[in-house]
Amino acid sequence: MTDAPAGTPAPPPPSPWERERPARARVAPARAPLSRERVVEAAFTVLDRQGLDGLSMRQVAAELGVTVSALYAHVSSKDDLLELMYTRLFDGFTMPEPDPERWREQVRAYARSGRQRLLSHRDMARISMAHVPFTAELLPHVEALLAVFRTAGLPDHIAAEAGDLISTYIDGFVLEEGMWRDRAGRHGGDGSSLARPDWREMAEEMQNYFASLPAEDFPHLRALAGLMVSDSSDQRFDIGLEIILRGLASYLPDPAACSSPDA
Amino acid sequence: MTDAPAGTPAPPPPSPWERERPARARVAPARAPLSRERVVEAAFTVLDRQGLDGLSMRQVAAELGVTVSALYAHVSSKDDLLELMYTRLFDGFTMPEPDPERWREQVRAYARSGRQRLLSHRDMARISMAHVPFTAELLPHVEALLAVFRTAGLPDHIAAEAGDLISTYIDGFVLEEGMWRDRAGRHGGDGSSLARPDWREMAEEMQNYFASLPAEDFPHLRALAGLMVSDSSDQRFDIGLEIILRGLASYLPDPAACSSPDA
DNA sequence: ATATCTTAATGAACGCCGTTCTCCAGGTGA
DNA sequence: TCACCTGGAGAACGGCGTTCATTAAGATAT
Repeated sequence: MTDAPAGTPAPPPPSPWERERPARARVAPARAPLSRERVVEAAFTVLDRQGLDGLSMRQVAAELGVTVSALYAHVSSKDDLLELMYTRLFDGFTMPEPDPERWREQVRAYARSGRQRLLSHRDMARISMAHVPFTAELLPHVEALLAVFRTAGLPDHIAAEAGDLISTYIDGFVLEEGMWRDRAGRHGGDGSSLARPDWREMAEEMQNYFASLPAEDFPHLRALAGLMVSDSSDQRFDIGLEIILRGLASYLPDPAACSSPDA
Repeated sequence: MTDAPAGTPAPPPPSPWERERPARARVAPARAPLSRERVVEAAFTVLDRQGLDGLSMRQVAAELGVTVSALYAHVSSKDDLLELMYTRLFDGFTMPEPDPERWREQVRAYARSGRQRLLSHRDMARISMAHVPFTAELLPHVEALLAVFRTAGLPDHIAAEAGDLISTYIDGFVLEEGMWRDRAGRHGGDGSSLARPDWREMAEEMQNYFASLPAEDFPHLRALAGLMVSDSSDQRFDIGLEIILRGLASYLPDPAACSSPDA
């Protein structure tokens, strides 16, 4: 991970009498050209280790074995860095040629892969939620998604909203996933435990809590608690996605598409 | 002592996964100028004036003419304060008795009033997005929404997702609204100008930008740019909402409900 | 009336944060 | 050789959330 001073144990602090000789000469050989890419990369490392709230310019600099001011030569601000990270999300993201016959599958694939990308880095949904994909680099992706909707035959005012709708759904779903995960993580362990927090125990506790609610006041919550807890996130994601897809399909001339399971 | 806002139904005991709020914050008996309520109120004042990024404990204290540390007698942390503000969103929020015949109108009304509440304070959607309504005080509201879906006849696994889906939609839509508003505000004025930023000019500029895109690369974006910009936010909100409602309706036994306009 | 207890509020402090500024070592080209 | 450039260091500024010892002021008990 920390490949800057590879393997070398932490050097002792320089004694005051040798302050004439700055330790910098030893530490900084010409072998480390800093770059925007390296900064972004280090930012992802810090993000995954400490979460968005622990992602500071100082931590990124430390990850690179560099002072914080050095970062500002390659990144104009922290917001700029976050935007670079957001843009990085879409790298290699390609949409197939729009096929009116398979638009549902195409949108499903887009949404699922979008969710996977958000899940690939901690707190990534929070970063994504704070940005709008209408930058120059990201417009082609928006275009590709709109192409699928319009080619499928959706009316323009529906297609215009559909992109926002499913993007919001993806971000919002993963955001919520992350909040539950964090809560479960804080709940049982000291944080330094194994990667997977006691998710199972958490689910059980939720089940118990819902079951403990007064039956006359919360009949529906009690009835659905099992589904909300026990279903896998992937299942729940697909269900919500399917609701949206059916809603979109209802605007197509072909009425049969409306309620076909199609999954 | 715990003078919860009157009228709300008795909240269930606190769930195990919500952050424990140490009861350290006690209500002063008689002659206390400062109170939890006043702190939250001042926080809203600061929020509306300076936005979420400018909402600091120090600013809230200054608003009250008090030192920062005084706040911590009534609020256990900034997160606690934000959660109180989030909960405040739902004050007086009531759902009518579920009517299977009118479930669409009921959900529409819920969503629209939810959006209005989010719009009533600057950056409120950002706060809402960061919270889950599964605290003791808020569970009744979740129950009421689920009741509408279940009473309407939706299958359980659909109803269980539907609540999350429309809540996420509301939050996400208003969040995006706010981001555009902020962008427009930063764009034209020095910030000290009139309340309404040059929204019109911004829309025009976006129109021009989209129109300037190469036609062969962005045909769909160019075709839909007018709709995305010129339509009022209220219209766009209703369109997305309708997509979701239709998707939900497709799971009802009655197939006629699927594509009925119903608006 | 005096001493004690309680409690709201203070003010200083700690350790972070993003950002900016000055300065210097080392390499480059003339 | 010397001036120039550049990438990074280091210190500093103001602001942040939070904690803690202390004070002032009322209430209570003696």
